[in-house]
Amino acid sequence: MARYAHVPGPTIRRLSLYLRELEGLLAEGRETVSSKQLGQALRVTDAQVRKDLAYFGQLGRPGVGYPVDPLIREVRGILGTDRLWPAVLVGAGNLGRALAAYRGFARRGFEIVAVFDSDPAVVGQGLGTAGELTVLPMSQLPQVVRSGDIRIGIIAVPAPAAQSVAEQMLDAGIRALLNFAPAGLDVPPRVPVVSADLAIHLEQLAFQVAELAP
Amino acid sequence: MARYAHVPGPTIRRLSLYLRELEGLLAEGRETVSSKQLGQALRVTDAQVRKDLAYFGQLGRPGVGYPVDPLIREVRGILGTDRLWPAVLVGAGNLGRALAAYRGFARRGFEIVAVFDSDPAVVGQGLGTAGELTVLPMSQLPQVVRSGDIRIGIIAVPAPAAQSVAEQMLDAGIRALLNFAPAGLDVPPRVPVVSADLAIHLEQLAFQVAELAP
DNA sequence: CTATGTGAACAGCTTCACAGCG
DNA sequence: CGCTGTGAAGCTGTTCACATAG
Repeated sequence: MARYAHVPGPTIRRLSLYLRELEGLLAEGRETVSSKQLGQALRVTDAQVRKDLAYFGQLGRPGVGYPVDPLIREVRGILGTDRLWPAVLVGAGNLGRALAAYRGFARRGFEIVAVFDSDPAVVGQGLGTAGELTVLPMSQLPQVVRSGDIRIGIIAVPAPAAQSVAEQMLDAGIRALLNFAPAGLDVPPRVPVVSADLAIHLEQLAFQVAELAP
Repeated sequence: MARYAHVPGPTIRRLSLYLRELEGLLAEGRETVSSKQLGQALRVTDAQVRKDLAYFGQLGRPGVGYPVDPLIREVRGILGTDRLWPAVLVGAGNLGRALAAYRGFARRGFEIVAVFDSDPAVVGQGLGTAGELTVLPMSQLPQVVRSGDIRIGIIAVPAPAAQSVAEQMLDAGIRALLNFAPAGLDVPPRVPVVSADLAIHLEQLAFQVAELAP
């Protein structure tokens, strides 16, 4: 496909932030928003906002601004979150259990439909917001992925297990990985991987704090 | 301070990834590594690795490569993770509890020393890897931050509460924020904020999956 | 008068290519 | 000869400034 191959990566990343802000504005009942207002909320210039949105067509009206609700629909369509994405999660430790119970995913168009773990001691446990998920053994991964046509896999296992889990997921038919393990994954270049190493976020913060005047 | 004001932002972000990879190499007993090897692990060019590291001095040896252990020390010093950073966490929900128990933070130089929540029902609960933390009421935040000289605050509350929690943290003396809430924070420009919205990671993945051939 | 869309100028980051060290 | 460090070139992304629409 590559519908938006010419769009800068940073623009795509900001799109998620615009969407989050727009949803807040919608909840407040706002009907339009200007590039200046959106920019202030995200700490980017108004010109940046206009350039970003202009990649996808003439979305605003001069003198008026951008219509909030139609723009939300447009951005969701671009990001692909105008539909529900089922996902599988591997790792039922502390982080995995928190992710399985996190309501924020469903609100944004993602649903964890199954959780797996290699530890027999946790297989069979109830998980999720209200215990609606049961931890399954790894052996059932391929069957669940195939029968549910699931493309997204979430890795929430300790670092040493991450590479092996990634390979098992790809073998099972998963196409893209969200990796919470603090380890790089060696996967074929065409497999999208987003890394969400929690400690790396903190390191970046530590750097910025160290740069401040004492 | 601004010791490294001239260093590109992307370089600083990659520094964390180099460090993670180097720690893996150290565990394997490797003594040196070339820019080519490091680059392959992170999917960047060897020239990029050399440029990144050269911002901080002559860290490698021609014909040999970079010495793993000294380079780790150097990068930790740059990022500021050569010491232990105490941090406070607000929000003892699913995510907050998982973060409080996450061992990965301590391994990378961060320690959650106190957890706060505004809900009286959870105040007093035991938390952490082994129940060593007790959830405190918000009223104790300023005293704990001041007496512990704590600079980093972690926000793990629902979106509507995030802005208010951020303000309470800054009032209490916190200097930098790691924000897990799916909401932007309106804080003074000099306050470093790193956002770790879990759903945004998934949106970025959804976009990449939608770009793949079906 | 307000606010978009956009070519042109600018800034920042990455890659190239090679001198020079071990 | 392998591999770093680094100017120069090339490319990508951001900001400017203004014509144009409401």
